[in-house]
Amino acid sequence: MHEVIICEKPTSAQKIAQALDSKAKMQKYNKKVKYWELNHDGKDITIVSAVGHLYSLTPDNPKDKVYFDLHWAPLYEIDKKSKAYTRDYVNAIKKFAKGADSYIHACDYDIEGTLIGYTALKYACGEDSLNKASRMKFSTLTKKDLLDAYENRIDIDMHQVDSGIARHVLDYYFGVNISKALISSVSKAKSRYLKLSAGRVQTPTLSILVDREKEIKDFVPEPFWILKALLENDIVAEHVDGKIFDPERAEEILSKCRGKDGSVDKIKLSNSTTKPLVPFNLGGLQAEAYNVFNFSPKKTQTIAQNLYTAGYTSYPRTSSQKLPESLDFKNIFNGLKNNKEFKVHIDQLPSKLKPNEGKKEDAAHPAIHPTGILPDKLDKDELKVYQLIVYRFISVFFEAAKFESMNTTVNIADELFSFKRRRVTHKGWMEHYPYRSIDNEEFPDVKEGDTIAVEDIISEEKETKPPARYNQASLIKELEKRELGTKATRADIIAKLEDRKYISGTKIEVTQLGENIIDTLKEYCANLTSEELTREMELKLEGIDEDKSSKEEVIDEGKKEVITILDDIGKHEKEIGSKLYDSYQETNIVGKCSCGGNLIKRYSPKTKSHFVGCTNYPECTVAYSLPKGARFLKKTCEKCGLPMISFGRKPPTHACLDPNCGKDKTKTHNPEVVGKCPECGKDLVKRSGRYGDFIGCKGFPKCRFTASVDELDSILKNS
DNA sequence: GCAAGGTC
Repeated sequence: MHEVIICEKPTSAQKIAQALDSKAKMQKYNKKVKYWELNHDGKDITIVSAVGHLYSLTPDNPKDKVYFDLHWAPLYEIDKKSKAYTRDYVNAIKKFAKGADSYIHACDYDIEGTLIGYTALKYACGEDSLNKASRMKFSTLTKKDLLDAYENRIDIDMHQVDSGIARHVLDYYFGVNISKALISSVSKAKSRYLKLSAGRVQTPTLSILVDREKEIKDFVPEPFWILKALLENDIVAEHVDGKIFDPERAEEILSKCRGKDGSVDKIKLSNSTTKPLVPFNLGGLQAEAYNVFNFSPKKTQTIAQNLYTAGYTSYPRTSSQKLPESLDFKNIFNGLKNNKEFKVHIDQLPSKLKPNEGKKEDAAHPAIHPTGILPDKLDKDELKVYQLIVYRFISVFFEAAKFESMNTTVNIADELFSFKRRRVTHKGWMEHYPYRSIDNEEFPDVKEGDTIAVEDIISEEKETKPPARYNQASLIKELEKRELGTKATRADIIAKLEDRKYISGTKIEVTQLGENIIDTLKEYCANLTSEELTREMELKLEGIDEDKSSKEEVIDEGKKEVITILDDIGKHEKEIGSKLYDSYQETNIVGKCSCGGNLIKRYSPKTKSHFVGCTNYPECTVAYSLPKGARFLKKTCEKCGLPMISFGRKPPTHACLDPNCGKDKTKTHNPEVVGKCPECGKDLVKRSGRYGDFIGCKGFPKCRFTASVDELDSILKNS
């Protein structure tokens, strides 16, 4: 009897192999793909693994205008470049699953996991395999849970499968088709290709940002006053009313207190503790790396994945803030101790290892933690993230930090002012987590009843501030809260919005294009801009899960809705397209042209490079080529007023957008002819470029012959 | 060319 077990990812395959047979043998297919051969209760078992989804939806006919007829195809066929690696996994499954007597579906127990195993069985092992398949249901990868799941296998939950399929189909129907409609509106109106998109997650995310933008725009600041007493020994005390919105009241306090001395009214001493921070889940790590190192969530995620693949840290796509004892903390610390800097901290650990945990849980994985295997080679940024993970892990086992606070109230002419001091009495975990500053202020030497000299009373006028813009880390938190996207996709969603030029900046601002996308979609498919669609879909999918509605019904309803939306958009195509394109142009404005038009950054598909041109083209032919990777600086050239750019590395060059700025313009318009082009026979001319003078062909861009000035003599001789 | 989801 031969049994095949299919897992979602190689790490869980390994855990299952070890749980079933401590002598399980890991082997490799095509030098890359791991699989395991073992014996459990006298049965020969092969364990193979997927790498997440191996199959994805694709249109039956890619030439269709609208995509409603879809089928499942291997990912490596759909995305030939970035998913090429999945081919070996599919082939391995095909090879080892052939002719097995029974199959076990052992992917993660959630909708996507169920679908991953289902498509792997159906399309890689053959439809018949589903008749011989059972399902392992486990929520942790501990030996006990896995053995339990193996012994008590259940049937594959077809409602779960259908609900997963419906999710994929609906996301495709809405996302791809509406994106296509937006793109086509621009192409109809302006004959230009503009990559635009909309989707169940990205559009509500953009909408959140637009709402915040509106709140900021509509915000009416209100003035208020803070009154401060400048006391002896550089102590500053603030009036206990805090923000004072009534200017007369502020004036009253000021005139009442000026020139008077104060007396210490009350001193309140109190103690407080600060518990250790909680273990990292992916969102937590992304937020901390953003705040401490300014790393984008996407960058942190990539680094965490690399550290995991290399074996230095645990599985990164977890939402858990818990560290179960089964992780064998002692063993991890023993490994980490081989690093001198870590050892200093580990040696001070309490004998009883009990971590401070957070509330969030994850069915399949614990919080992110080091494995105890020390890395030998990491680049600068990887090392930063690795150390952050290690120190956070160590610090959660220490005791709380203790603080002593002194809150002093000073009476000046019957008005109360107060000041606070806080000092650390026991550093606890904070001594082992070097990414937080520790309050340690000196307590001034005063006691109740003391007279205290007042040097001045000042009134500071301030105003209330609008809500802050989101940054990438706080936006991810917001998406978590609203349950939009998943822990694995949130960073990508934000990167996508940036790529589409819907948003920009570290303090995220929505561009005019982003605003117009939301305006347009609100008009034609309001469902997509709110979280409604997600909620609605969830309910319907749950319906499938609970056998209340069929997959077909839910998909058909979605199809009808999309058809109506596309119809509406089609009726106003040109209007929508021009509005979107014009606002896109705006996002690329880099400065003013001398003709009065705007200078915009554009892309030339012919030369595959960016350049700057004027919006009045073809009447105005002003154009400047851009060096690779050029960024626009926030200043303009002192000589000509054009924007300044920065390009190159170490150190970057800062220069005027016009490479000929300050040079004799007649030269560039009437370049000196120095000979004939050896490639096309046209005139060779002397040109000046960003990096100095060079020889170019007048036949440019058809002929791309160039040479340095020094090479000129030998070129002319040879031809 | 377009989504969102899983994973290396």
